[in-house]
Amino acid sequence: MTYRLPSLNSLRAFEAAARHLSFRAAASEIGVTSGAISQQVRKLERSLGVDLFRRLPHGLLLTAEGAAYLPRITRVFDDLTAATEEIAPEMNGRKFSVGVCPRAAAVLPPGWPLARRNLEPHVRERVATADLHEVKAGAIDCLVRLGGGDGDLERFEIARVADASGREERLCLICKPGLAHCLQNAALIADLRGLLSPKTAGEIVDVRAEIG
Amino acid sequence: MTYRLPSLNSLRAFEAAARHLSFRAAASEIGVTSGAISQQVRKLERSLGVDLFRRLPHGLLLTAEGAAYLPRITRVFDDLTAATEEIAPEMNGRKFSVGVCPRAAAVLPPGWPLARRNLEPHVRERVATADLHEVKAGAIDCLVRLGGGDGDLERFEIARVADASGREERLCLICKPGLAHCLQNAALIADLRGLLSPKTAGEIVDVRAEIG
DNA sequence: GTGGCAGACCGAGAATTTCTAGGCCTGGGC
DNA sequence: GCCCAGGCCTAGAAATTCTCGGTCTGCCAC
Repeated sequence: MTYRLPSLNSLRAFEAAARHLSFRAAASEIGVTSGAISQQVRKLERSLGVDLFRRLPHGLLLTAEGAAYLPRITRVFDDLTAATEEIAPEMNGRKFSVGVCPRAAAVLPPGWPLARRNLEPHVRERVATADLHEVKAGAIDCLVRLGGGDGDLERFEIARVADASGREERLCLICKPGLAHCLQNAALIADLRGLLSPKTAGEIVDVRAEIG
Repeated sequence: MTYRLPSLNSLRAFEAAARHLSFRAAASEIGVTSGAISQQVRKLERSLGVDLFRRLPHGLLLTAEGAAYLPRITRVFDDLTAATEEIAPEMNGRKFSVGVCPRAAAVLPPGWPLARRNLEPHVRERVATADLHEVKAGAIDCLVRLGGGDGDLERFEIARVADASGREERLCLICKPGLAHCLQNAALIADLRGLLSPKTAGEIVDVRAEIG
């Protein structure tokens, strides 16, 4: 059996960078410097012989190859996490955590999103008492709430719904800028749309295309 | 997103050691010393908090947890390989190579085993001019041939078949000792059995059970 | 325009991880 | 009873990875 595989660390750096479309943000998520991410991604690109990102002076874009690679790598991580937690439950491999504010929870099925089979294995944790600051601080990856977000965060409008008192409100998914399109959030958005036949809804646009 | 995953290197050491049921053999496959394998596996066990092997004075056995973990890790490697080769074909991630001697090829479907969908993605290379020495040297992982093997290798008898000249011969899979039960060989054996409704065939026994 | 700033890149050196080497220990086979 | 195979251990060497400055480029506000 011969092996020639990229290292897990460089894949992890790639996955985080692709999700955030930023080396800096990926670095802060993983807890290293952005130089380390840059080096790991470069190493991965060199070992593959393929450019995964297009570097722009103010941020990144995925190339076509990078965009094709990302969801498959995400799945590899998800499978590895599932396998690992099966034999070592306390290991807690890789969590994408979703905050649900109480008012939004009232219009969603009980236990959403963990109770939804189709979101497995991407979504791994539910936080019930979440608010916007936790998204900013990185304590949770996204927040589902009634009402808009905040200028520094991305807001994705799912549907208009009637809250407990009968008032019409917008159900939104709030996340860091650029992340509405990451695999996990896209799965959540698709699920919410299926649940709440939307009167008006935003558009999922894949920004992860090669430019020029 | 929080991460707490074992390192790829330690998983690779585990996978090879489990396949060979020997640190020494795994070390020689990967090209390091057996001490390195021992350390990597121990690190993995420590980080999981679970024993994967039962160390015997003369070899290894998988524990129940190790036996449950192995096929899932194999799949993770296979998926990673497939994803990686898709965007970087020359990468050649991880190959399980099957030798087919010409006389055996004559009684098998053309292109076997690569042409068989159900063997994807475990089997990754076919070598047509193979002989027993290549198995011993580790140049290929197993060999399918007519007639038995050699005292130092494991022989798994699939079926009795008529060769080109009408003589009855035994179709056998030859591999290193203990490896007839590894995932890849088991898949090959099952496929061959399905193809050649066997008159007599051996038994696949899973030796990878925890003892006592 | 021009200054400030965000974000990526680079290189040197530090820190951490991984590997090797050599000796030890145990049990099976002759 | 001796020899050998195979795993274990530890110390030090080797390799990898990370950090820390410093640089460069283009955007934005003034």
